[in-house]
Amino acid sequence: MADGRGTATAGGENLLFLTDEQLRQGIEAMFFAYRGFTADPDRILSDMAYGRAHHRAIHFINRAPGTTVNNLLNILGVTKQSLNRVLRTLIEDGLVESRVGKTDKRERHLHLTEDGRALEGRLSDAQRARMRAAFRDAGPEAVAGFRTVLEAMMDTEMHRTYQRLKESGA
Amino acid sequence: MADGRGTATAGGENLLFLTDEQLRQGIEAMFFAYRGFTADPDRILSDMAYGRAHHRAIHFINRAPGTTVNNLLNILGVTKQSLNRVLRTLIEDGLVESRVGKTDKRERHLHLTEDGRALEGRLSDAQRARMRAAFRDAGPEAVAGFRTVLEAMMDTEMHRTYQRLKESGA
DNA sequence: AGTTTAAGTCAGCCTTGTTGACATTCCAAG
DNA sequence: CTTGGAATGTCAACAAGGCTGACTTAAACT
Repeated sequence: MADGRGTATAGGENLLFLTDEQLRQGIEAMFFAYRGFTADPDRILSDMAYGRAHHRAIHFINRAPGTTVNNLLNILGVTKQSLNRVLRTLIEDGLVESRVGKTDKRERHLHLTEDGRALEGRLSDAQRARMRAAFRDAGPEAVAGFRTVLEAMMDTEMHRTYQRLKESGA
Repeated sequence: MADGRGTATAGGENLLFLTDEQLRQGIEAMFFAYRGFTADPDRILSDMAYGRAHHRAIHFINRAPGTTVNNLLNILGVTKQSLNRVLRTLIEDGLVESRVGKTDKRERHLHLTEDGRALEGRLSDAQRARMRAAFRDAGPEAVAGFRTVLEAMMDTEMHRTYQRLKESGA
């Protein structure tokens, strides 16, 4: 452990950017940036009886309308009991509609209602505004690098899920 | 809301990377990457009676040994009751030491003990290993872009805190 | 002397995660 | 046709880690 400063020039490559200190700074940047990333939606949600879990559910239902509960479970990576609690309140409050599957009636297909889309819009607008500002300030090359590093940070399973999502929304 | 696809070429610049779809993909990448980012430490901590909150406290005490409770409070952005619960268990378990301030005896200065540094090492090693792999895969230019975007995503207050941290660890 | 600040503590609440047990419904294979 | 398994939902209980509010102690500042 604590592999010192000497990670550089392993194999002739310039790996000076992989010093302990650089990595720790990356870790901290990730921590603070994620806080900024969630701050605006969190503020909106704190007024209602909702939290970040509701936001995530709403986001992915909006992205893939008609998705099944099981699919959502895999994307979000939580237990069905945890998701169900969130989903139930959203359905009760009329933001999400759960339709019994046509071919497979065990499945429930999830859709946002008019009200659900309205809330999704508010949350999404806030989050995209911050993302847009950050992207604009940083410039296209930085954004490309940002995406590359983030994708490298996911494990293969997660990465596949992300790629599928990207293609479906393209 | 839903400003369509036409965000491009505003003012002659190439702003094609600011379409709704690109922004949504950035949001999703951030969501998945943060999961990857915390996965390894979470796994280590789940074996003990600790969680992510303990990790954060340990991380920042290690980064700024002798820091005060108040300072830590500002960095972490939680209430003192919340931090205190975490800090108390860490002190009880002998991972963190709380020393009364010399000039101002109201203050408590926080340090990691031998055991505390050992746990910090385990957590940090795991997290840095993933960060290192991601950085290596992505390359130096991508890493620079990654950092630029993350910093732009913080608000000014957070950004100042982060810059102070970076300087102290340089 | 009085006020403010740093830290800690108690009590209670909420969200969101977890396990485990169990019911229902329905498809599909034997 | 029956039975096994998959998808979904539900109940109960619990823990982590946020939060607010009220309050104490000690030290420092004015």
